[in-house]
Amino acid sequence: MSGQPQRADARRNRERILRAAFDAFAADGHLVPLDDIARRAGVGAGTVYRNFPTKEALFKAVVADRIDRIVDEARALEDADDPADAFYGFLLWVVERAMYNHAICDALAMDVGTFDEDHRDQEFTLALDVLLQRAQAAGAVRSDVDVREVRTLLVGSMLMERLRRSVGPPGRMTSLVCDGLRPVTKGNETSSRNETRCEVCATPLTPARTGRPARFCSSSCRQKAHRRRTKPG
Amino acid sequence: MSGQPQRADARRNRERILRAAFDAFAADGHLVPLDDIARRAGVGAGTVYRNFPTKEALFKAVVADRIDRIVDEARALEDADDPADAFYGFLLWVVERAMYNHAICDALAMDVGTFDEDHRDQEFTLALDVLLQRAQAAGAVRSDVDVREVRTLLVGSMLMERLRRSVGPPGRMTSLVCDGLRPVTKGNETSSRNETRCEVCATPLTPARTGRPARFCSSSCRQKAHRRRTKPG
DNA sequence: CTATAATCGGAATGAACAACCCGCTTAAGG
DNA sequence: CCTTAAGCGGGTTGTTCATTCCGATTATAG
Repeated sequence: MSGQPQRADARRNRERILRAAFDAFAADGHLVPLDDIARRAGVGAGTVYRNFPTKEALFKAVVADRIDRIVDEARALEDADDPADAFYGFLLWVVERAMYNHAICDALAMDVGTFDEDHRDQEFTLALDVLLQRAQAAGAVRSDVDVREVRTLLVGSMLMERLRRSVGPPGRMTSLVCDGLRPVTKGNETSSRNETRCEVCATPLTPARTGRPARFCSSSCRQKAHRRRTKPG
Repeated sequence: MSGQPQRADARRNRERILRAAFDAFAADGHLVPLDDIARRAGVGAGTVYRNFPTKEALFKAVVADRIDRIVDEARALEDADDPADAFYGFLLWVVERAMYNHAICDALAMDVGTFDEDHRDQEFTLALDVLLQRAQAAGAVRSDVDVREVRTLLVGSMLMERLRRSVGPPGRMTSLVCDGLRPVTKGNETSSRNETRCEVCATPLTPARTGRPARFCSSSCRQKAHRRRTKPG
């Protein structure tokens, strides 16, 4: 299909499209009309479609490179001296990139919540997990969070920074979110923190707003506990 | 115009439209097509437009009531015994509501980042501010956050919970965000927390990822500090 | 220079929506 | 009943997009 266009002008156009798409997606996220990209590239919409089967394919092609660089950065930080700096610094760095390139935010947000079958996406999560686990082992990150939660917080931070673009200093929301990831220190163990867990499956629990504190994450866990209590052995 | 429709059937239709709109917006947010709402209400699109000049007006009409209830709740908590519980409980409660009613999330998100000229919106921010300041005075919330930041965190929490609907326990992201709002305890004062401020205007600073820590929030503040140092008096 | 197949551009298509319009229906006062 | 204006519905218009199509253009091999 498009194993590589043969004609010189076609190859040139492909490059121009990629450049224009990068700029446009970075500026306005994945919602920019494809016609705008074509115009910025100085080609017709048809030419874009000869190179990329759908707009989404173009988006992925443009963003893949950036995600790769981010994964590279994470990997490079895997054996940094200070795991805490590596982890928190990485989060901040990614958010900062995303502020100049909304495509990153959109791409990372896209597959949160779905079990990602996308290969590149798994790599990101994997690399982030290494940083997270090292930071947790070093006592710099509370032990009750997992990668998927951190990833969601990362995406959330990017969205919040975007909401506040124009008001307030950039990176502020991310700092606050990061501070929620830091471990408790002595004197603050459980009283104010939200670190209670389900008694059966150890899922972190949300403190109940009123009444007695919850002990299980779901009714099925509550029943399981009840069965254990009544059926001996 | 629509001071109140006169005919009985018209009044009935108006109610059905409001009910349908409420359900639809709650389920899918402000993006549901207006035609869907009309169909669910069992009326034509024209009938919707006789009652509400635009889709946005309908959305606001539907959501206003809910926002009012939320503001009421905040006001009711203003003199609760425990300011910490009141504040954190309120945040959690709002997020929980928003999980069953996406319109709330959309409405609250709408005016973050713009200086809201919307009256109802100001009331929400104001009520939240009271809870925040009481919690801060009680030492339950770090003192370097302002309402607008909290409000953004609130919206961000709602968005993150929505991203994770289906995976993981609801309320989890909000808990983590809340923990980022808790004050530092002894032994943890400044080392790991992101609480450095600009030396000139006291804007909270993002820690620099590499190199020396930042001391100013912008180059204009850096220059101001320099002028102070060089120009005596 | 010519032939010709690869490429191009942008008009055309089709879908999704908000908003408008107007001929038909019906509530309700007499 | 009958009248009549308020109210109705859904077809129509206008817009914004993604995607497709095809006649016109152009690179390039010979």
